Amino acid sequence: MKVLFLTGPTACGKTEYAIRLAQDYNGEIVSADSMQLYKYMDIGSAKPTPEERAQAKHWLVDEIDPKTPFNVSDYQKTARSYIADIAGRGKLPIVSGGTGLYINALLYDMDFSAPKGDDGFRQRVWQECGEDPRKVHERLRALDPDAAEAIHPNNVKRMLRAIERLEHGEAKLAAFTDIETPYPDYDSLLIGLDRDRAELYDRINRRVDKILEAGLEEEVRSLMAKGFTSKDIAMKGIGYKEVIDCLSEGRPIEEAAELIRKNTRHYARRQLIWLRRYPQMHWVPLQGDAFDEEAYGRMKETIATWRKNGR
RNA sequence: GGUGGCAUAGCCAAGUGGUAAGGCACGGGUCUGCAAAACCCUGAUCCCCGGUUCAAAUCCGGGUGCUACCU
Repeated sequence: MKVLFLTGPTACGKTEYAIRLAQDYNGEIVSADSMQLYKYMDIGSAKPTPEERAQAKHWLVDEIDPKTPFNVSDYQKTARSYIADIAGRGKLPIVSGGTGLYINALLYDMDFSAPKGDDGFRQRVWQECGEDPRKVHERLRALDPDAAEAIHPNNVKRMLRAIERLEHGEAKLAAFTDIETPYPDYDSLLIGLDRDRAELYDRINRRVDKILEAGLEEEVRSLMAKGFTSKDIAMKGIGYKEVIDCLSEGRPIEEAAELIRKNTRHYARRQLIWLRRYPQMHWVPLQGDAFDEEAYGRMKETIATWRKNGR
C-alpha cells in the first residue's frame, strides 16, 4: 500500500500542508508526534486545532492518557493498524510528524519484540553499580563487549537498556541492520519540509509567544491539578517542563519563555540532523508565512510521479 | 577636567611570569521500548604599540575604549 510521509522540524508548517494534502488526495493523517498523541497537552504540544482537525481526519492526536505512557513499540503497532485501516477504506494514509524514531519505526522493519522496559530493573542495576557510569559500562562489557563498544560510557540510559535486554535472555544485541530494510507492506514516499534556518528560528520564537499567550501556564496548572508532576511524561515536553519548573520555584514565567525558545531551537536542529540521513528524502524548501503554493506544486509533482509507479 | 577600575572566543568568565580552565550560545553528530529523551564532538594566542625577560594574557610605559567616583 502507498503511504505518504510528511516530515520536517518543529514549527516548519507540517500541519497546514498535511491538511491540504489530505484534502487533495482523499487522505487521512496519522500523526508521528510523540507529544501530540497525548490527551490534555493541547497548547504546549501545538496540536492541530479543532478547526484544523475538522478539515482532515487525524489519528494518534489526543488519544492517549498521559498516565499510561506510550513508547515506540506501541506507536509502531497502533500507527500500522491505522494505516492499514485507512488504506483498506481506499484512502491515502499520510503520516505527518517530526519524531524521527517513530518515523523509522514505520518506514523500516524494526523489531521491537525484545522485552520491554522495566524501570524497576534498571533502577536496581543502577544502584548495584553505585550510580557510577563506569561500573555500568563494565557490567555491560562483561555481557556483550560489542554493545559496550557501541554505546558511549556516559550514556547511562542506553547502557541500562542494553543490560536489561542482555540479562533477560538475549545473548548478544543485534546489530540492528533492520533500519536498512524498508517495511515490505509499504510503498512509501518521504517528503521533508525545510526552511532557511534563520526563518525557522524566527517562526519558533513567534510560536512560543503564541503558545504562551494562548495560555500555556493555565494548561500546566490544570495538569498539576490533575495530579501530574514533573516525573510524568505530560510534564516532560518542551514548554511543560520549563513552565512547571518556574511555577514550582516561584520564578517569573518570562524565564521559562526564554528557555522554551532555546530548547525548541535545539530540538529543531536535532530533528534536522536526524532527517538528513534518509537518502530517499524529497526535501521541499518552504518560504514565507503564507501557504507556499509554488512549493506545494513541486510537492504534488513528486507525488504524481510516485503514484504512477506500481503497487 | 581629576582619580581609580576594567579590557581574554558570539556572550559570561578563570588564569598575576612558563607557553590560554569552565559555562552558555552557534554548528556538527549518535540513535531499536519515557525519543520534545539520553549521549558525544567542535572554537581564541588574551584591545593596539613599544619595552623588560631565556620566557608575558600575566611586569613596565604609551595609546584607544568602557566604567565608577570626584570637581
